Amino acid sequence: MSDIVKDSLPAIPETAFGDSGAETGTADSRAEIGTAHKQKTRIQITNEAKILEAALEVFSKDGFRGATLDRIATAAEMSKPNLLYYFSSKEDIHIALLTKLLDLWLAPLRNLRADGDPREELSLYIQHKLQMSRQLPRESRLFANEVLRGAQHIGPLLKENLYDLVNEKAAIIQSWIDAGKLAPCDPRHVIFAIWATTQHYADFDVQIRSVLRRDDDDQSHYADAEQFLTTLFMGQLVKD
Amino acid sequence: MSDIVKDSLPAIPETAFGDSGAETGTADSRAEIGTAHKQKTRIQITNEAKILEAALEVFSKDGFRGATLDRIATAAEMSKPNLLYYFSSKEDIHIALLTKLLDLWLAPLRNLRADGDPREELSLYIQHKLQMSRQLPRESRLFANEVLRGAQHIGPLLKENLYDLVNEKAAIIQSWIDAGKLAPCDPRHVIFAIWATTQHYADFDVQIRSVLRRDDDDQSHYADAEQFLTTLFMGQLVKD
DNA sequence: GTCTATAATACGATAGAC
DNA sequence: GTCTATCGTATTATAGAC
Repeated sequence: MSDIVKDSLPAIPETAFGDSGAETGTADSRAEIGTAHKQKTRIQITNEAKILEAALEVFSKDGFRGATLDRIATAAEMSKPNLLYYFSSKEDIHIALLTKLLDLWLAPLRNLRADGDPREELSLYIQHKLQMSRQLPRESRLFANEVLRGAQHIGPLLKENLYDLVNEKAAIIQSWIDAGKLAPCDPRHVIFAIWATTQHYADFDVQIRSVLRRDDDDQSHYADAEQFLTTLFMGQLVKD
Repeated sequence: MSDIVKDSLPAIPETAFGDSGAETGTADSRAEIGTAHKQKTRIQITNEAKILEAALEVFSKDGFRGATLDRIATAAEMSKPNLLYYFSSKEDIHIALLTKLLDLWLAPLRNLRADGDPREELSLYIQHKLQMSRQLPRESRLFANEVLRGAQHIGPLLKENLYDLVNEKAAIIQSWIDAGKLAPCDPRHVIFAIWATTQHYADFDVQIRSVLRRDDDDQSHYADAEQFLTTLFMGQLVKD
């Protein structure tokens, strides 16, 4: 794998919060009502960011039901009532978090270009997704938890935003199939397979570390994973 | 895909419970102590099976923390104290369930034969795992939930049983690599990829149905999945 | 905006009659 | 073995002082 390819991967932010343009959806109702532009105070912005960061930590570890406001408040260095001053309920925090992270989560797929070479485009997508599993495992587990439970909080987002994006990008893959560059198949399953294989390294981290006997801070298997997945998707696994 | 191959797949039981040899681990302490053989009564066997079936339904849907004894008791058509007569705690039920189902869950991998053809063996493994996702999605989600939370209840089982089995079967794949039939790679990642892609159809069912616009009882996409995954792993996705 | 105190309920587990 | 009743605790959310 060339360094040129690696360098072309978009940078992944260390934290997804703290952007000045932050909007948390339901929290807007508390902004000044008399003004046309709902402007957030500096303390609002930083505290909401602290809460969402804490919530990501706790929700991704324990799931929605397993997480408690106590733990989130402690992680955010805040009292529980103060936390509920910024978000009106536990569910509110969860939805705000998922909504805020969905764009980040789908960014790699957005980068899929119709005019690129199929091998190059798929390789880049795999690398980018794998990099996100390595660097943002909490986000991966947050979504895995939510979808596993039936996506009760982001069901509509899946049926609209996700549906639109996937089918738009599936059309690109279909064009490669029509051009004879890929075998005939439902192109959406190509996307499913890339999601599954890459996110597996974040979501099933404990299992993988058990099998590979890797310590918690050892991420050396990600290099093997990238090499293997590239081999697999480029059709070079089985040989004649 | 030939019918011969399909027919060679081992049958998957509709329910994993009710076997007369049922042992639930901690529940043994209540058996007659004075006798050498801890014999379970008929009512014990049927009730424990009913509880485990109900627990599978509830745990797989809501996760360990999200599940309540009330819901399990209702599903088992039993009072809550009566349920706790057979299992001493909620955690007990969960561990008994996971332990009982682990063998079933790993059965497809056990079938991997060293003397078979790599293409044939991998195809069979994929088909068997995919069939389990289709027919036993609750079991898939039960394990996904558990591993996602750090495998707090079956950590030791992963580090022993799973480690042993995977590395034993990885040796078979390694022998295929050594024979030049597969590309050089860490063979354990081959297993990870098959787990990830097949279990994805059970664990992320809601997401897949959102993208494909499939109703809850529509399983027609599994045929596409099998065709695609076979194409992918047989190295026939990308074409020159 | 932040806090202490507390209301209101959900839940795991037990007591004790039958 | 099964039940009703209940204990004790954890947890979400609110009240109201500052």
